[in-house]
Amino acid sequence: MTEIRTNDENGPRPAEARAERFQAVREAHRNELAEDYVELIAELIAQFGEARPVDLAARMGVTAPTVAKTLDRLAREGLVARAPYRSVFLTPDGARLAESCLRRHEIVVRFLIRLGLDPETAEKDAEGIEHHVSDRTLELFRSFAECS
Amino acid sequence: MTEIRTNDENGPRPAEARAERFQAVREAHRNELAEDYVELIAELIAQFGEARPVDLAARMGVTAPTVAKTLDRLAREGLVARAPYRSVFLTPDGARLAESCLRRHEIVVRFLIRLGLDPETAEKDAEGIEHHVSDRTLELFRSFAECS
DNA sequence: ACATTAAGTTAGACACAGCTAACTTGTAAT
DNA sequence: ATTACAAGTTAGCTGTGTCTAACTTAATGT
Ligand SMILES: [Mn+2]
Ligand SMILES: [Mn+2]
Ligand SMILES: [Mn+2]
Ligand SMILES: [Mn+2]
Repeated sequence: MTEIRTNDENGPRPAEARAERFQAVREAHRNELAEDYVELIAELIAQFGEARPVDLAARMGVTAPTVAKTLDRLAREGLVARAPYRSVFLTPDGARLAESCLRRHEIVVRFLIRLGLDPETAEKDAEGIEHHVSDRTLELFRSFAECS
Repeated sequence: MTEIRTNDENGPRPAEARAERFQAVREAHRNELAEDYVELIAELIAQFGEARPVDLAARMGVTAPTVAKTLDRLAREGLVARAPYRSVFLTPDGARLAESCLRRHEIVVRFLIRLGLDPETAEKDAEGIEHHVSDRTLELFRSFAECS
């Protein structure tokens, strides 16, 4: 007999809904590194006038070759412009992305702090959370952070 | 002259602090798949009495070989036990991890809903956010979700 | 019993993101 | 002008996570 476990009594709907959620997370992770890099590059340029690979490496916590390879990919994707042995620049697309990431990052951090978290933990958690916050959620975060 | 931009006027401290944050995010991502799998396996066992690779694949939104390879890794890490052509089981370690992930997942979802998000978006965002929530933050989430 | 079919496995490809080691380039000081 | 050193690059390794194609096994129904 081995009782019939179709595991589908409720139709494939809930299974599909879940799959979509995980796919969305994987999609977010595919964009994550690009977002963090352009955000950091924008900050370095604002602060020092230039973004050097060595400074990116120190702040990302990775080695120089890792930064080089990542920057090559970002250049391929049209987010940064670079020339051998020079600092990195953002393309218009890259600058736009950086702007929106910076804004989102700030909102998430402020939200967490407003919720009662210490600033350092807020920064740490925000660095991961920011990439998984939908527009709707971000708006709720913004709202909660401001009005309170 | 090419003015001296050491990019280190504030010492390497802030750079290091940032690096630690990104390293923490990478660490979270290393554990993420394992967490999602054991959580899902526990749910399938609770609901159907067994967790079959095909059901994992449907719900994770990936193909069967992907599930197989991932389960091999989880077995290597001592989180699941498996035999060829059979359903998957959780080891005691795996069951413990699943329990804590399930709890955390629930808290994050309820928090987002309490904040005003619709349930489906809450589920979607929670699937990513859950892996980046520190104990401290989780406690704040729990608190906010309950008392309100 | 046997055939059909669903589930599972294996092999092999690809891209990404990290690393070390070894090399090249640019520049700042002498 | 030379040199020394910091920064950048290149090559090549590893492990993960995804896929398709082709195969094997187990279960179902007749
Ligand atoms: Mn981030
Ligand atoms: Mn950020
Ligand atoms: Mn998840
Ligand atoms: Mn993440």
